[in-house]
Amino acid sequence: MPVKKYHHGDLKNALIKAGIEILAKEGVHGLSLRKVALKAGVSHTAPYSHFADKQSLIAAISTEGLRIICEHTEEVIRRYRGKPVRQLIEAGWAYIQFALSDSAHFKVTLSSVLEREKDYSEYVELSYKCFSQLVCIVENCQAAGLLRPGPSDVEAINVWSIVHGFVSLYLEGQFYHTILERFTVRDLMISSLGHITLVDLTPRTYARIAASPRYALQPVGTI
Amino acid sequence: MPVKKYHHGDLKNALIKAGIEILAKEGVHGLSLRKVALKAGVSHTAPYSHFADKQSLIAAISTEGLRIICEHTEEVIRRYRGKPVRQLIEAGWAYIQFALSDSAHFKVTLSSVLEREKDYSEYVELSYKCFSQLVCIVENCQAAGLLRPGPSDVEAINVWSIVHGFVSLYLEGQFYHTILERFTVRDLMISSLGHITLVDLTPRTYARIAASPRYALQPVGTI
DNA sequence: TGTACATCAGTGAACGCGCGTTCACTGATGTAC
DNA sequence: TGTACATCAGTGAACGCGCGTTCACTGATGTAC
Repeated sequence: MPVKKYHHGDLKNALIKAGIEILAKEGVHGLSLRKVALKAGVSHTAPYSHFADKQSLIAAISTEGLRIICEHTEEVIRRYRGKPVRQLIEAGWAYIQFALSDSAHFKVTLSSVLEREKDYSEYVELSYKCFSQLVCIVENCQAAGLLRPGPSDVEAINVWSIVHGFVSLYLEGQFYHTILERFTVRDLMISSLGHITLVDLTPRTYARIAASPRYALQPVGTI
Repeated sequence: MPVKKYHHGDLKNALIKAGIEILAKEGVHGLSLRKVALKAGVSHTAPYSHFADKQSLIAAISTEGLRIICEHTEEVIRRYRGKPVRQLIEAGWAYIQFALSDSAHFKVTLSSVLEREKDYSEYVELSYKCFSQLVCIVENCQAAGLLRPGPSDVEAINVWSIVHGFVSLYLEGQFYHTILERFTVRDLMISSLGHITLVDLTPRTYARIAASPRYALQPVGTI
């Protein structure tokens, strides 16, 4: 156990880590500079030696979120080389898993908690890199004839919209229990992405969903 | 011009309206009970005669947001009766227009600013009604053979995910200028929904998009 | 190797701010008789 | 029609809170000589 020293040694990273932990425990609203400093074991003004203001810390936390997404995607691309639709599905799944396991961190990273994001070059670069990875997967799929042709950046937006919208609505509690009782989140995601691909590479999953009856919704107005 | 009276007459609705206006001007962060009361021209404690606490006012504002979405969708369903894919596209477009024209109100309505939403029955009922409207459109499309068969509630989730994800990413500034320079938001949305439908009812729009070259992205890592 | 000094990470007191909420109250309204 | 009274919408002072940020400072570190 290290003795507490006047100089921390790696306070900047410790503050980012503390911030992510606070997000996990208390959500976006619980994130304050003072709590972050307390959690890192320093006085509440110490962060100002490493960050100009609160937004700068948020920028660092967001950048770390993008880094996580980037690394997961890179790993997926490497592991499923030559299987472009699988890359698409697993990259989407990695995105969703990050969102579900660390939802407040995900929200900070992608829901404009960070203002003036253009001012933070590392954030901008990583966000560009993430998008390029997705474009790359999309182009692989198109080259194999498994995805609609067309400008790959537009198709990448479409893929991203589906996965992002899906997990956002899920996190916001907009999915009815009648759906979640019948299907796993992964099956639902694959069903979504099934709209995008030109061939069905997951016939069993989709057959399972297609065969299931719709849960009887009550008529509107009689609730 | 009405003389200022001790009793307001319709303060509850005036507060909701004031809240929506503050959202439009100052965003989600600017919304406070005190500002809402000030804007409505009453003392800062007057809201407590009509709302138990801040969350209750937020619930009322969110409910109003759902009502707007519901009414727009109803109008679209009525106007395009017998043209199910058109219903799908225009309902999506109405959703996006609300999100773009009143983005903070949209965020409050659909991004879990409201906690414990299940406690507010009117919110729950309207959110159920909105979803049922979408399911209804989806079933019309399926019946006409224009949408993949399968449980209509699952397909409704897929449609909603695409439109919601699309507009969320747009609002969060995640679309690159290289895309927005080439296409209108409406064309991009139609391109997204084009993945969902089994026939292309908007050949001209899609042809316009498909014919456009991808803007040359710089290779990852050389930015 | 030792000393002087610049650098700067971290401290702790203090600031002003806007906020949600409470409380005892006041003034208008409407209804029972 | 007039009077007494209950109701309750709206008031204004006050509360405590956590927050971001500033400032003059202190203590450790490393480097030039």
